[in-house]
Amino acid sequence: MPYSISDVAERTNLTTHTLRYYERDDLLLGPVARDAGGRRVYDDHDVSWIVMLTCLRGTGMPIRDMRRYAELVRAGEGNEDARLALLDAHRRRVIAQLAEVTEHLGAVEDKIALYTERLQISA
Amino acid sequence: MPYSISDVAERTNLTTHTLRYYERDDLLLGPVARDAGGRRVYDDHDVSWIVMLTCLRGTGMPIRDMRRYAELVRAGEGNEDARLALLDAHRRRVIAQLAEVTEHLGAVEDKIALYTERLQISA
DNA sequence: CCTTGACTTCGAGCGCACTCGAAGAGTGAG
DNA sequence: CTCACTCTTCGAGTGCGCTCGAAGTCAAGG
Repeated sequence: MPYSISDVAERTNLTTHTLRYYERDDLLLGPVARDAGGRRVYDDHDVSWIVMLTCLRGTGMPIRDMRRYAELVRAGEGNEDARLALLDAHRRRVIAQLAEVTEHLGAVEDKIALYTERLQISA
Repeated sequence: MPYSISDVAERTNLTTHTLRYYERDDLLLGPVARDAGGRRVYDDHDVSWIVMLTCLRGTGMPIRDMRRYAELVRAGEGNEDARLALLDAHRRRVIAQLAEVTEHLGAVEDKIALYTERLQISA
C-alpha cells in the first residue's frame, strides 16, 4: 500500500516536517520512494519502521541512538547481538525512569491528598 | 539547619548553577537567606521545597507550571483549590504518560524478544 | 599577609528535537 | 487554462532547561 507523506503523518501522529526531518537525519532504513513528480511514496514497510521509531522516541530514546539503531538494521543480518544490546540498554533505562517517575508521582499524590483533606475540613 | 548552596546541590542532585537558576526564575518561595558575606544559606524549609520541585520536574512538569505553583504557595493559604487543580491536572498527565511509555516499552520488548530468539537459533 | 577555594552576579551559549517559512513545482477539478 | 492544493528543498528559528565562564568578593588556614 502506497501512502503520501500526509497519510503517514496522520497514521503516526508525526508532522510532515518531522517525517522529512527523520529522513534527512538518517533515521529511516533508506530514502523513501518517489512518484513521477518527486513526491514521497511510503509503503507498509516504511510505515512500520516509523511506528517503531515512535515507540523508541516515545520511551525517550535520543535521536542519536535511534540513528545508531537504524544503521545496524540497514547493515543487514548478522548484527542482531548489537541491536539487542542497544535495545536492552534502552529498556533498562526506561524501566529505571518509570520507577523514578512513579516514585516522584507518589510525592505529588501525597501533596494532593493533603490539599484534598484541607479543603474538606474547611468546607 | 543551615546549608550552603553546595550542600543543597548534593542533597538534591541539582547543580549549584541550577539552584541559582531556579531562584532567579522565581521557583522558590522567596529569596534565600544570606550570610554576612552575601552567600546563600538554605534552611530545611527551603530544602524540602526544592525536593518538592525535583519531584515535579522529575515527573515532567514544565518550569512555567512550577513557577505558577510556587506563586500559589507564596500567595498563602486560601488557594488550596487552585493548588489542588494544578497538581491534579499534572497527576493525570503523568499517569497518561506512564501508560504511554509502558505501552511503547512493550513494543520495544517485543523486538528484544525477537532478537533474543533469533540469536538463540543461530547459536 | 597571602593564598586557596567556595562563593557571588551576569549574560551568553548549548544541545536537543523539532518547527517554520519562503520559494518553487507538479496534480487534479472545474 | 486556471486555480487551489499538496508537495518539494533548504536554511533559519524556536523553546526548553539548563550550563558555562568571566570577573569579582569574602573567609579561613598556614
